[in-house]
Amino acid sequence: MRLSQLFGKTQREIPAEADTISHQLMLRAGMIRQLTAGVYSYLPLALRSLHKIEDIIRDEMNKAGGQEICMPVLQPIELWEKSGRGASFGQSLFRLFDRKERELALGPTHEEVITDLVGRSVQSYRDLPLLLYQIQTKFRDEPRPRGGLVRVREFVMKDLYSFDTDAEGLDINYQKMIAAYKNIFSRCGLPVIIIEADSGAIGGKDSNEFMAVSEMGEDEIIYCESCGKAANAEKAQSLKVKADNSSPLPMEEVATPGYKTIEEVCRFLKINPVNTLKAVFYMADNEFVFVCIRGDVDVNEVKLKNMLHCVDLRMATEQEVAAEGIIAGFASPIGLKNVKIVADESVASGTNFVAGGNKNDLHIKNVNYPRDFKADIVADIALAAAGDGCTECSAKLLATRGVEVGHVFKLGTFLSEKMGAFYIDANGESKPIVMGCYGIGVGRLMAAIIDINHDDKGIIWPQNIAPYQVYVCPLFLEDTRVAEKAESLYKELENMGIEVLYDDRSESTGVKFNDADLLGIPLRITVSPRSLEKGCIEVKWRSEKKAELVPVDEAAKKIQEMLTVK
RNA sequence: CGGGGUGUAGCGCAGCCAGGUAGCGCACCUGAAUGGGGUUCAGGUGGUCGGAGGUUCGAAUCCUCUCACCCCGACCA
Repeated sequence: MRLSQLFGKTQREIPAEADTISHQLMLRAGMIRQLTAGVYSYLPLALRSLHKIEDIIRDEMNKAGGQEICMPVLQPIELWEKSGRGASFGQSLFRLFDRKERELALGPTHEEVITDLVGRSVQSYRDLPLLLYQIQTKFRDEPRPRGGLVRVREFVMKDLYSFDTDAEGLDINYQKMIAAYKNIFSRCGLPVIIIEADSGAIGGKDSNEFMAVSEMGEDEIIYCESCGKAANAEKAQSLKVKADNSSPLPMEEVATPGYKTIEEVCRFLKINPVNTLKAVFYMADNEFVFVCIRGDVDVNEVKLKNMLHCVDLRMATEQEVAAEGIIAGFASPIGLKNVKIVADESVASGTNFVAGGNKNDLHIKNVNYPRDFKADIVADIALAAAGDGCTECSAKLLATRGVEVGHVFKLGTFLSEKMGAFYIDANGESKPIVMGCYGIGVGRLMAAIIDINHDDKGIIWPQNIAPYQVYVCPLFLEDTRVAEKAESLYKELENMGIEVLYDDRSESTGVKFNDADLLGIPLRITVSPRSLEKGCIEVKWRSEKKAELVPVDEAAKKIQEMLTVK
């Protein structure tokens, strides 16, 4: 490809809208262009890389026994009502009406469609196991798209769905997919860590995420260096510091004039947050919930939501709190009636806590659970934090951020039951198909790859997914020797089946080199009068500083060798 | 949805406070010189000033409404 003909120009200045590296580089390299919030056009360079990523994914999916299919983006809303997940996707589901006023959704994912499809096709255990996948555009009306391709509303995703007769079969396929994913990310030049995850709106039991560790990541990862355990902060468990455990004393009122927050109360009473209980108020599907948790620990809303089995969870407003007769700032679970109380396990982790007095300017000392109040539910709803102890080995946990590039779920049978996907087993009994689903965000993956593989000059493509392998860069094109040699080398390499980007522009040396660095093509070939004098051309890896002189006659062969070996 | 910010040429920005013929840099076009890391000079093309309404002799500028985009939060496979 001649650079002068390539659609998509490089830009020197960073568009103001981009503040993550991958977004900036993709815009500057002329790879993508935003149409509206979270919706992008992919220009040739980006599309070439995307296709390469897709081909790697395809290859690994096929090797694992997957069969590729294509499913509708337009999906009748009834399908979502049937699975019950329309509600959990909520506002994120793009909805539209056809001319007959029938409601449709733009598919945010394809579990419903495929379960319906497979349910109609599969009849016998002999038809299972079955692995089907698709690489397609999906739509989600995200509240806030961000980070360029990291979170968008229209995006290409690979989803594989596994169908088994039983949990053992699912386990096998689950492990098979994890192995395939490791291959995929490694072939893409992206180091990932596998962490435990919450399964969210998708539902299901076991769930793991593949995270690219990166500052631009939206997810917080809590991990243990000593034993290797790692989990999404939404899911992570941890050992909290020990609270006071002296023998329980009688409750005692204490005046705390105007001291409402945990810090204020602690400073005033000269105690530690670990020895306090705090109250947080939520509305769970319009039911008021009083959450009680130790003062030094924060509520993990994902855990809380899962525990309450609710669709919508939000903090209660001041009015809603007041309507329950609760005095914010001095709230107490003691003596509360007709309110659902959820306590974190941490409330039972010590004795003689300071809690609210449910009257203005009053707190109560020596509060003990369950002596002084009862909770409807006691569970782990605590947010794990860096510095907490690992539940496996007690070492101090660390935190980092990551981009979720892949996510695998054991769905089990809840979808197949709802959607009516059953098979007949060897005994002639009808049973629900056991499902798993395995996703990779392709565009986001490309962004993560760029984020990991760049320097201050630009992208450094891993060879496998680079849009082109070789950048032929003639200097001083007016020199006919240069022009002829560059041109012939370009054609020769192309004839050898090598993907070449040929910078045929009459730009200055600096411009060309800087664009070459920005675009990040792995191998740069410089053709110049200086090296031609010596009968050579220069070959340089994007990832390395030094160039190598190669005799002109051997150039093409040598380049081919370099590309093969690397 | 709450908070903050920004909309002026393909990109980055100034002009707005104090109303008076729309500017600068990059990019693009023409020409010349130069040229191994965004070189220089000269000339040139390109703008519904996000949109609508209002005030005014006159609005990028003041007022009202509105839309879009970005950031933080909420939310989110």
